[in-house]
Amino acid sequence: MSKDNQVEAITSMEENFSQWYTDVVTKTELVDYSPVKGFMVIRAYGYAIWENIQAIFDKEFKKTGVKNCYFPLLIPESFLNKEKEHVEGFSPEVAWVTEAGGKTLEERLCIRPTSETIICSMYSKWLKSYRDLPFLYNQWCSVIRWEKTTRPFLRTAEFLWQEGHTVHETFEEAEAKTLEMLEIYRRVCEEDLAMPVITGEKSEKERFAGAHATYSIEALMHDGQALQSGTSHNLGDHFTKAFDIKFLGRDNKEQYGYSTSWGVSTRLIGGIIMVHGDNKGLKLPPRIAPIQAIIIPISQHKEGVVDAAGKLTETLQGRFRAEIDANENYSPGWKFNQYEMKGVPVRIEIGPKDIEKGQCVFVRRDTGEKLFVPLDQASDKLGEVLEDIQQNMYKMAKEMLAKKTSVAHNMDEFKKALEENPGYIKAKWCGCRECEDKIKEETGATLRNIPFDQSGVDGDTCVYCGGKADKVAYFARAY
RNA sequence: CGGGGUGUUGCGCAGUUGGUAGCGCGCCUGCUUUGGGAGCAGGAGGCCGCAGGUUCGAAUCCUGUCACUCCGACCA
Repeated sequence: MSKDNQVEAITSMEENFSQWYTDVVTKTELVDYSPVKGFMVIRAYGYAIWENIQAIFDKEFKKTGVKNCYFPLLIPESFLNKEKEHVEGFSPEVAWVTEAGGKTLEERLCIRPTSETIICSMYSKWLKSYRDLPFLYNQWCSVIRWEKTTRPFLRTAEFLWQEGHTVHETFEEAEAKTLEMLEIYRRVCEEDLAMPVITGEKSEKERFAGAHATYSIEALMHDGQALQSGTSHNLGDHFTKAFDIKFLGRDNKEQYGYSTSWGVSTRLIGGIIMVHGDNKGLKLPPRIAPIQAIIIPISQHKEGVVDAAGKLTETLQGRFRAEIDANENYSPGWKFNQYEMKGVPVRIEIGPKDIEKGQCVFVRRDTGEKLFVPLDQASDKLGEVLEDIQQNMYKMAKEMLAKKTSVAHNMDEFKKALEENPGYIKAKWCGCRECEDKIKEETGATLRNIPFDQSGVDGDTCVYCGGKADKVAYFARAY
């Protein structure tokens, strides 16, 4: 006991949530720090989670007719300057290439912080007729934003993401596409990542640089802070005008298209960690867990144990991401703790006593519950248990979100709620920038979004100024 | 960007008034173990973050610098 080993070295959430997070991401080998400040290495276990998330989104995008492309990493400075708000929004955090091949470049090149500009320039070349529309393209890539303060997954100088970019004949079609993609984000987050989110529109202050409207999904972490987990922008004709994306319409007149862009990133992994994790470490939703079931032979030196465990593993591998750990240098107890820390949803133990009875033992990561399962039913039972864990994790997260959401009618209630029960504050807002700024200044909470679901707050006066208010908004401190 | 903390072997740490580096875990070899973090024996592994300076001599003192981390600020 009380040996200085890995799991005990995880700081508890209650003691220091930030330290807990840092401990979890490094000790479970999701990431490591790189030699370059602000950049992280995504290790095999962390990348496997990303690949699973990626596969789900990619399939959903393709179902809606979106195709994948790849655009260059470097963008000429002049492109960035074409949309005024866009360049103002991004320029403070852009990295530049000024020299190559031993020579100073004629025009410096920016390392993409997002690709609207270069993609729009190509769209302008490709678009001739309304018959060419819609353009529905996506790319999986990394972008660079020179952030001052970085944290693994949540905010790093380089991160992996997908960025979808579409062009449509009408504003209405662009708006519909923006909302359609947001709905995919919501569904995948809730159903596959078991992470409940608030869907809604961003305020003007928080809107994407150059967008007509920005919509977001906002998740809530264990410490009561919100995490913007995905955004979808209706760019209107702002970029199509700036980049001269026009076509000959049905009426034989030249007109500008309407564009959208939308993205989710590796930040989602940070969300999964902070929504589901506990003091033992990670707790991964079965649908994206790199290992869904870990099979651990007990007393494996005894005859037949490893064979039986191997056979069980093979059976399960037909349907699940199952692995066996027959490393004889570690005790079963060590392995139990190790895989709990790594968030594997189900552990399956099989030892001499089980083999005698023709059974194995399931242990759930979410509840700790033990189940004795006949070997010939293991595969079906595992399917059931994984699905149940998936649902239970969503339920727990949903309950947490509800518990950490308060309603406020005035600033006294607002501040009291934020102090006593950190999380979302739902309140009426008059829509003015000044009230939004003041709330942030006084409480540190920002307007996360104006939810599509406007129910739940009575009265019609602004929580800050007391003036007439017809909008419900979610406020929270955020990552 | 401001304030605090920390850099010594893969990890966690000790190192007194300056005298040339040590412990635990892990790792390697062997044997015994195995249903909640195994035991014994032997062994390998260090540009003491980096750069200057003081000194006969620096992990230790001084200056600078870099990185990580925590708390704020900032962040489409």
